[in-house]
Amino acid sequence: MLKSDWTRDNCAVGNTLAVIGERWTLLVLRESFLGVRRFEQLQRYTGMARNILSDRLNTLVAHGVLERELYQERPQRYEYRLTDKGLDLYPVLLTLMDWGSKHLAGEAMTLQHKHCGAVAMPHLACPECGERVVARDMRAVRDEALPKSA
Amino acid sequence: MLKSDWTRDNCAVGNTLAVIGERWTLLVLRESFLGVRRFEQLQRYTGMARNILSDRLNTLVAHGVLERELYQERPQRYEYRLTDKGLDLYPVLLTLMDWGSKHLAGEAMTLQHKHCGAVAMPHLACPECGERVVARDMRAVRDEALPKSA
DNA sequence: CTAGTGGGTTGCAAAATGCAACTATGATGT
DNA sequence: ACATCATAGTTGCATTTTGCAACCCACTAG
Repeated sequence: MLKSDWTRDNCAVGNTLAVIGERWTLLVLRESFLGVRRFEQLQRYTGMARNILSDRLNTLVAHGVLERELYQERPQRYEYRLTDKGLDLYPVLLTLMDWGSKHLAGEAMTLQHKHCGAVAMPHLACPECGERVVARDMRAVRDEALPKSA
Repeated sequence: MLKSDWTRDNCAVGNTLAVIGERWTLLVLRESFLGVRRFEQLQRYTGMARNILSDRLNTLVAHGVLERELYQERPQRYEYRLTDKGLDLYPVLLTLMDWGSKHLAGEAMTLQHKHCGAVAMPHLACPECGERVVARDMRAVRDEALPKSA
């Protein structure tokens, strides 16, 4: 079997990138995860052009990743905050950060697991055995090749 | 403390995106992880323009994510394969795929953990307690705020 | 001698981005 | 009353990136 047989046109990676893969978008989301919610701050911290920021925010809101929320009447002002769908992008940002801090000497934040108190960077793990997983540990399988009950 | 105090200019996320955040680059890497190594195939499966593919491959090779390897003399032909550094991007691709299959109805591949045989999608886990981790489970801490021995 | 394959490069048109200025609504200071 | 500041954008135009088709080069096959 050629692994390249996976369908490209309905690929989950491609579809995701269509939503968050444009230039600047992931930097906007980085700021969102850091708690930044307002236009001016987003613009300042990312250094991006205001019109582009405006465009990206509209796209993210349209896709339900961020939501606009009124935080002040008179004059009406909105802020942008992550939806649950947006919060689910945390693993993407975290793995990007982890790679950068390992291979590019950029700085990763220090993170603490609220539940157990451990100060550590989460990693990918197999949900069954709990073992840490890297690329070579996983195999792509075709659904038809699986036993029916599995 | 404002979480937005984290430094932006040496941010691991930003640095990573500078390497793999350009348009098309992550689709090239998707193909690489699927085992595609040659220019023509990469071009066909991604649907991108040949000059852009050429540019992206050069960038990825320059950053040590892919390496060019001679697979045929006369005429000399090279293929592009993931380095260890590139293989470490697996979590990024996997989390992108996972989000897409959950929120966008795109199709995720079926994966099997070679070691335990489980057919399952890996997820983020705390390295200490092994518990599954989502965004709200983690807290950003400043290094100075940590006890010295921890 | 002609066509085909793999891996590109080149030139030009189209699209995306960067930048500065401008708008809109109100608050605040004098 | 008037000028200034703050937030959140929009607009127009210059600069960069992309997309596309055609071309190049080294060889192989017929």
